[in-house]
Amino acid sequence: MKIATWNINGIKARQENLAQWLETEKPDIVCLQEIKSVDEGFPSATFEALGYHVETHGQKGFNGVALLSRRPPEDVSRGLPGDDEDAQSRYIEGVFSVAGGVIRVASIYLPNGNPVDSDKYPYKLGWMARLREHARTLLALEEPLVLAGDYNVIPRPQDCHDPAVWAGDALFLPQTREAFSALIGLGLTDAVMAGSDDGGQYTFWDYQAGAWQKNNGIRIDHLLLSAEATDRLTATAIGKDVRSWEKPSDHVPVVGTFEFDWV
DNA sequence: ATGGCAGTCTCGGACTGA
Repeated sequence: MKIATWNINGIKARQENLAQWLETEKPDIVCLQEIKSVDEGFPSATFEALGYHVETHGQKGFNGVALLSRRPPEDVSRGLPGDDEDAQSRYIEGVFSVAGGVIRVASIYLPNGNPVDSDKYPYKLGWMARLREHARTLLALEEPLVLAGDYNVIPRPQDCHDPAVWAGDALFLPQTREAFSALIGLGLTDAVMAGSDDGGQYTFWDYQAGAWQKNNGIRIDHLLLSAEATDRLTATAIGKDVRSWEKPSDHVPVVGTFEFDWV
């Protein structure tokens, strides 16, 4: 079973792109971020025609997350717990029946946090604290768990082309990286790191300044796994080739392959 | 050396992102 995450940067602008990728990659569950659409505006029919069930948690204009899956989830929850005042659509979680039990998968669009001297950075750190609390609750279930998404966190210096450029950025500040470490420290495994801890395994290249051509990228899209999921992980891949397609997203997919089967 | 993008909502340009 393949479980993927992809910040699609606008589902309406990326419909053809995503459909083509689904047909070639054939993932079983896809976590999308930045759909930039309300639920009613999501072009579900396109993906249903390809055999996917669609669950969305949208918002007008920006943010928004979704789950595409070969089989419908048994249960879906929308929004990250811990703050009823938070109106931004950045979290959707589904529980899927698989042979021998269930697998729980969340699509996460963690706040960017820039500029650092605005209220956006405290919002990011608060959101990360809430995510850690929720992850703690989910890990206590002792289930296969995949927390997949655009974390807007560069975990290590070797996860960007030029650390000096990112030194003061919300994606790389010590507090940001410490919060990410604390999340991992609950007992999660970074799927890409489980395969190889090499630097330069980028998942995002800016549209500006020829970043793709210069390989000026960053690794910010992550699959974080519970032990029960890590035990079944057989491979992790970054779908770098889609960045060179026509009208690409600035992010590329990260795909984990697991020894799970649909019921 | 410098500046360089793109999507949404909506039809001009503000807002957002990383």
